[in-house]
Amino acid sequence: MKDETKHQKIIQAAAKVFAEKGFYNSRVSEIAKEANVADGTIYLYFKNKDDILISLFEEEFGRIVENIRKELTREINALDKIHRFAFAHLSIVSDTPHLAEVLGVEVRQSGKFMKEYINRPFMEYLNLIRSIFVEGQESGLIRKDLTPGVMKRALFGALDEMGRYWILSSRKKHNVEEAARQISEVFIRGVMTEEARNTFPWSEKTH
Amino acid sequence: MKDETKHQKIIQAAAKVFAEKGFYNSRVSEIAKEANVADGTIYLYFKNKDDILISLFEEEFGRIVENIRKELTREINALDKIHRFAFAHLSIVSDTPHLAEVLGVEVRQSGKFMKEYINRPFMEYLNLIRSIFVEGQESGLIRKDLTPGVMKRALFGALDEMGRYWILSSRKKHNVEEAARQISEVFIRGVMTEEARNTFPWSEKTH
Amino acid sequence: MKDETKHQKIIQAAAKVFAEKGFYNSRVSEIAKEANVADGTIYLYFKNKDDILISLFEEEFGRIVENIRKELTREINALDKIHRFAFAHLSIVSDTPHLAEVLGVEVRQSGKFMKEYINRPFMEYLNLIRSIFVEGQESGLIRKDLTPGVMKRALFGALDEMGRYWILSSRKKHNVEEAARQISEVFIRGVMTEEARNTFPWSEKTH
Amino acid sequence: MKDETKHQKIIQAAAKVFAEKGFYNSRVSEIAKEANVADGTIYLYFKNKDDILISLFEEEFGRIVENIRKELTREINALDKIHRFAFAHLSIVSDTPHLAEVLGVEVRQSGKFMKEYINRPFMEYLNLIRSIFVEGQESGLIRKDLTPGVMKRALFGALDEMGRYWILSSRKKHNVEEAARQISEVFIRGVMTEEARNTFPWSEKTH
DNA sequence: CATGAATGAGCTTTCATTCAT
DNA sequence: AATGAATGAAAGCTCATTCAT
Repeated sequence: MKDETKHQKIIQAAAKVFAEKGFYNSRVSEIAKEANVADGTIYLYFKNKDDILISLFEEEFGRIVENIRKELTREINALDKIHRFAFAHLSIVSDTPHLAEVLGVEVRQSGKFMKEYINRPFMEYLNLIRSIFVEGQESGLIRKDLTPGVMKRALFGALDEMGRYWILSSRKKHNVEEAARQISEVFIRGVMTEEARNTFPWSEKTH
Repeated sequence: MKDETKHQKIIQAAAKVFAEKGFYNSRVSEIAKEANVADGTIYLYFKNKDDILISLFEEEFGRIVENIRKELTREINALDKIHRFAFAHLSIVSDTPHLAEVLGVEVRQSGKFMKEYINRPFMEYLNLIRSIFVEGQESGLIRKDLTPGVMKRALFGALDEMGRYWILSSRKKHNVEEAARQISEVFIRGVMTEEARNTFPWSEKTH
Repeated sequence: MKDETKHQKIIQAAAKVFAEKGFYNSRVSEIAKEANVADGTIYLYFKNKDDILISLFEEEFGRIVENIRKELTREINALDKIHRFAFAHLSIVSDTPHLAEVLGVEVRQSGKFMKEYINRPFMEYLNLIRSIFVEGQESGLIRKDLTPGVMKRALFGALDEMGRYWILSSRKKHNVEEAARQISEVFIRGVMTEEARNTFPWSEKTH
Repeated sequence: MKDETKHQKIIQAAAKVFAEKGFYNSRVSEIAKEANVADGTIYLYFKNKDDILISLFEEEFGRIVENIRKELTREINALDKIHRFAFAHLSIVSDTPHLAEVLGVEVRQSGKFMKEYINRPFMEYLNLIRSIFVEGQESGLIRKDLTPGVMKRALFGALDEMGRYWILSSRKKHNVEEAARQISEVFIRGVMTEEARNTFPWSEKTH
């Protein structure tokens, strides 16, 4: 259990295979072949098939959360952060479609048992969005009658569904960027306070 | 096809079992037991396990599309229709959580082959939303720089994610309604034209 | 799970295969083939491979214990019962060598977990012998300085080892009978009290 | 074959592991760990897993046979040798229970192929007993109507079964010695000629 | 039409053995 | 000689599907 590379190779292979066929239609032997290792080798690095998926989540989601957190610091106000988030999310989707598909799909489909493991990193991701809304409400840019817990799911759901569609269709960079713009703009306009609307001409900025 | 009841009984049983365990963790024998029929009987009404899911989609989604289409006629303008749709969607979720869970989850997880069958009714559902946006743009209530194809997925995604959360958590009627209100309001405000904003005081109506 | 015959057919097949190859070298598929059923059918009647062995023990040993208990009632004194037991034990071996081999071998080799299940019927069998010695001591035919718990194992061990040898070699009925005679005679002479020796001319009877 | 120590270390480790879990439930990697060598090292000293067991038998059994043969020369008549043998056998069991368990159990359970290798040293051991009976018959101490080939198995079986029981239970030195006394006494009284009985008061000696 | 016992293909996982270092 | 990561054959078991009743 030395080779860090092999661990990664298997995770990557699994992401690809899972994305293509779904977890339950993927064979461990396919992952092994994709990773150019023997079937048995998989079990030197992972407890079982479930563990591959769980590890995939923990490691990849963790990495993504970190990256996006960093991205968000580049904006100073909550409304701009919404736009930044939407753009970053869909960028990840378009840059690593395999991964995105697996993360997005299996979060929902996985059995109750696995859910508990998978949800942890996923919740962290959602709470990244939540914190944007909380921050916006505190700074008076976002209306206080909106529940951050609802908003985080609404924004995530919108982006996620969009990303899934993009994966299955055109896959042109331009389209993702345009989608990010439209979705974030709708949300920004939708959640901003009257005060914010009068002060800043965001509509122009996001055009 | 004499016994229409049995066909329905199996579909209902399948919806329940699929919702609880997911398609791949559900056993045909469990569906049979839930439906109070013998294992073999299932195969008198369905070609195979996949076919149960496909039928479930076609029939249940068809019914839902019809109901929602009717619901929408109760509103005369596109912005109100968005609100109506959000409310109707989440009502279905809260009224038939089994079904909703299956429809929402399996649309995504199912293998490429099945997708093609499943997508048809699902696309119809999405296009119901699409037509609202198109209608809104034509009537000048919704901005024309928004792509209906993006919006339909954004709204659907937002509602769907919310619904999933609701199923897994509180399940209080009040919460769904409040979520429907918030999400539709954000979308309405987000997509409306400046002109519409000045003409109608929707913000008050949707409170 | 109706067919009682099939359960028996599998047990019989398993006894044969286990006897030939030992438990760990036996394949479930071989048992299935020997029993003329499909591999999967085995699992309609038994929980798993271990369960086949456990059932084999419980059912067959139970039957044997019952038969021998009956046999023993045909003799009125403990010394004759020793002879009767030896003869009965080796008769079972020569009549159902497969079974005897499995019972004898696997009692010893089985893992700690399984032992607990297997030991129960085996202990009953041993205690059948024990009760003979206890009875003999009470009636003054067997010396009281001998521990029944030691004697039961000594007699069983002697017969068991003999039986194993017989299975692996000649398999002539005559040989088993002669072995039963010799072993029981040695034990009878070895355990009897001086008093018993003077009263009854057993040496002639057992010739 | 330079490192005689390592060969022995592995044999000892194997004896321990085999005794604990049985041959088929023992992993080569466990033996390696117990012996403080790498898995691969095992294969520098042994052809395969079977070979470890076979070597264990040949070497350990050979040593035991030699020791017992020496022990037996300390007695001048066959009946005393029976007692001496019983005592020596059970001493080995109580001194090296791991080894004894493996030798006793695996002799019986091993597949036909292995049996042929394993039987050789085992037969030698049995013939040690046989020679006692032959000698006794020649010197007129043991009855001639008893077949040495039957007696050797009877005595071995009795001792072996006793030893196995002792391993699994109390493990008090006192108990083994008492068992050796009882078993050998029963056999001595059981096999001795009338003539021997009148000449020598063995019963007192063995008390 | 209905049944459910029987089927057997196909999966995950284990572990003795190898071989590059 | 020694290592231990990698191998891949092989086995137990599951479960969608069939078919005799």
